[in-house]
Amino acid sequence: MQEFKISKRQQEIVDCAGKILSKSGISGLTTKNLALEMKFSESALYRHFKSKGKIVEAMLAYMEHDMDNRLGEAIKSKNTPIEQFVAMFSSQFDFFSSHSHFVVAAFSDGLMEESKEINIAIKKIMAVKYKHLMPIIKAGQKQGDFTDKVNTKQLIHIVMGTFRLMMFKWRMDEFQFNLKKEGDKHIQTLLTLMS
Amino acid sequence: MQEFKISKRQQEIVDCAGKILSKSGISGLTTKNLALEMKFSESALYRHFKSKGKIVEAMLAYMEHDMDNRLGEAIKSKNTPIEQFVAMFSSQFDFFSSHSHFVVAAFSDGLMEESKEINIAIKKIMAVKYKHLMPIIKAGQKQGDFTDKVNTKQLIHIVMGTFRLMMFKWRMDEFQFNLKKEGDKHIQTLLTLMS
DNA sequence: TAAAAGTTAGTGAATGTTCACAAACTTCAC
DNA sequence: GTGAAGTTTGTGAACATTCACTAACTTTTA
Repeated sequence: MQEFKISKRQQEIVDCAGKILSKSGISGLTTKNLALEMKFSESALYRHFKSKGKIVEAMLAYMEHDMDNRLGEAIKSKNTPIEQFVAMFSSQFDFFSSHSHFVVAAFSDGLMEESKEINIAIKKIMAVKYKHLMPIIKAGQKQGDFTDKVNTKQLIHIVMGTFRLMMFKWRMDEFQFNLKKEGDKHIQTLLTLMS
Repeated sequence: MQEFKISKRQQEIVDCAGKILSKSGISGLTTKNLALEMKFSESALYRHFKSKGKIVEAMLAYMEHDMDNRLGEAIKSKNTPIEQFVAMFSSQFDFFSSHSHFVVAAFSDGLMEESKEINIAIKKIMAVKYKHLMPIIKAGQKQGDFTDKVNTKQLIHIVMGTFRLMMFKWRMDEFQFNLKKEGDKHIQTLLTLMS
């Protein structure tokens, strides 16, 4: 587990970056806009971060850390694989509903092209999700809640693909529709198919 | 059906743009690089297209047109919904295997941010796929090949989400793994789940 | 009073685009 | 046929704008 000794001011900057990200996308996330949103000059940014990339990295690192803890907690409180499955995605929907900018950050390929470090950070986030999902699906298959006609990896692919497409549509809709409501429908559909 | 009175030279430029796209991503697709690849000056580009955006639009329009025809043909030759379903994705995998740059063009959000027109062009491509998939799934559900426990739209969402994630992974792998081989596995998995 | 946090005013590099101009080719009038 | 006129396709040099980032100086804060 990583440490997050990020200052209050740094956190404010990261928050502003997120705000811009969800409002204007990656192309809107410039040092100029970020400084504007912070109501100070561009150069002031560099008092707190060494580069623009580091700001994005901080955001993604926070997201990874938070998601890992959050999913861990959500799963821990439930007993059956189905309950855990539902709880996991419920937690995801809650999180993204109140942090819509992370959808842009984590599911955008434009950002992945920016630097090697950012690319790795995004892959790590995907890995966290995978890490938590894998044992649930496996357990579910073992005790017959989920079908074992198809192998675990492919089941996870379908689940994650469905989730990602939801996020994509939500973003295209400019975060208008109710993510939790629509999301829960898809989760139920997935459970129906997987049983 | 749209017309495509695109000149030979324009087609060459679009091809070069695609080449760059699959090699270096969106951030690599600059007028400078494009001219370099064409082995002429940047300004020469503007003899053939009014703007850089128009080049991308031409590429996407071609893709939409081609995909529409291709999917129509692929489906027409088959009788049962299952066969049509398989044929449709088989056609997609063949196409993308030999036109990997379209994966970057059609499934990248970075490009969607560039202009309203490009955004629309990408949405049109998604709509084409939807248009062809919908009647197949519906027919399949009617005659009991696919489950009707979940509604058609959600079934399509899952199928398209699975497909998109495949494309994403293929691109992240720099088009290394055998798309057709891996793709067919996922299609079989989907068929198993949907029956 | 010294460090932290801000400002002003710049940097060079890259972007897409436009400009005046030229070589090569085709069309057409005489 | 031959020369004038027009078209196509290219060139190199600029263009304004944006980008991330920096140096030097000032203000705020503890």
